[in-house]
Amino acid sequence: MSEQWEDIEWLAALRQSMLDWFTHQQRDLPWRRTNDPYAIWLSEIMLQQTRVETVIPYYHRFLERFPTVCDLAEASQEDVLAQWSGLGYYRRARMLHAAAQSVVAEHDCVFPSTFESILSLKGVGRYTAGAISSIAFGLEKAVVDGNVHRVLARIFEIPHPRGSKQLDQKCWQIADTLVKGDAPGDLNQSLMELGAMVCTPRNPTCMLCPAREFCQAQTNGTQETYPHPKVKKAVKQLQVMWGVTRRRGKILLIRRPQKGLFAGLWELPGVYLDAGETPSTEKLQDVFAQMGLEVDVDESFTSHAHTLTHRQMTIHLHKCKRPKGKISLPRKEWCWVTVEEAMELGVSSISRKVLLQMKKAT
DNA sequence: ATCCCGGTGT
DNA sequence: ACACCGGGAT
Repeated sequence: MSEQWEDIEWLAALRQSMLDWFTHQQRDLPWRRTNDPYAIWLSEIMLQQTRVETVIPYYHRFLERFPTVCDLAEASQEDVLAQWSGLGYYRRARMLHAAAQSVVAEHDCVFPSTFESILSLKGVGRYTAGAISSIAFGLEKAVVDGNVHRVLARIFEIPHPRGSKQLDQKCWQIADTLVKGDAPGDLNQSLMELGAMVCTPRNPTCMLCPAREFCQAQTNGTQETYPHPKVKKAVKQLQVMWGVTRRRGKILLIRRPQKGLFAGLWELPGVYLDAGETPSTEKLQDVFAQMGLEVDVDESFTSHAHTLTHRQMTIHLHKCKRPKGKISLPRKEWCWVTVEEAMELGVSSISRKVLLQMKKAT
């Protein structure tokens, strides 16, 4: 990635091109017809995680019902939630209401006009504070949302993957530079509008893009590859050894600890091994020994694979013969049950899968 | 049906 | 890091 964004003249030209485009091509949206910071704040909160078309009718109704921040502050939470009903993410409404009350209490009913004071409102993070302070108050504060990530990642061919801290930091750095100058609110909105209307995730219409001549990805035909996909979290390999002990046609199950993986579920006794550890019958034998049971662990085993969100499990199922001794665990933590009965208990789906195969095998 | 996405708060 | 929660894509 080049450092073009440090070239002042180049940057000024890009900036101007964005502003010109926004002036002529912006959608006519209700919150663009006001300079009331309260209304702009409301729109930004509603637009978090919610589409423009969905928000529009709610925005009108809400402002009609609560025309000023004082009206909102004085309303009951019930009233506020009723107006919000259907928009989803109801926590936003509760925080909005609380923030309105703090505007009344701490700012004398006047919507705060500095970035820091706006940022301190409940439910307002860096993005929303930047949006309100630039759009409503003309402050040179940047915004970086999902659209801006995409637009800037393409213009500058930022190599860092979606969701990475590096991509986010680079975008804020560039946006902070770009926002300095005339009409910072319009500049911010132009980036987001471009992302929404032109620089779309797929099939961007680069022909219509004001940043076309500035865009490295467009030059290289790599638009759709930016931002690069999120690095998938490494799936943790997990080796599991389970022992099947039979006594009078029943098998022994134990209950897992109340915390962590499969908390509180019933399971065959066994041992979880991290990647790198080698399964051995001794390890399984030890587990039984610690429960007070001496067993003969078969060397042979059946193998079962199971995938969870962040783990790839491989289960080695061993028969454990001739159990001797008395189980030393608390009585509530173990039970002898038939395979059928086991299916009725709380077991994980991998346990269910394994139990089902045991049932078929017998 | 199942993944992927995203501002903020925790 | 994850939960919130709903929408859209596949």
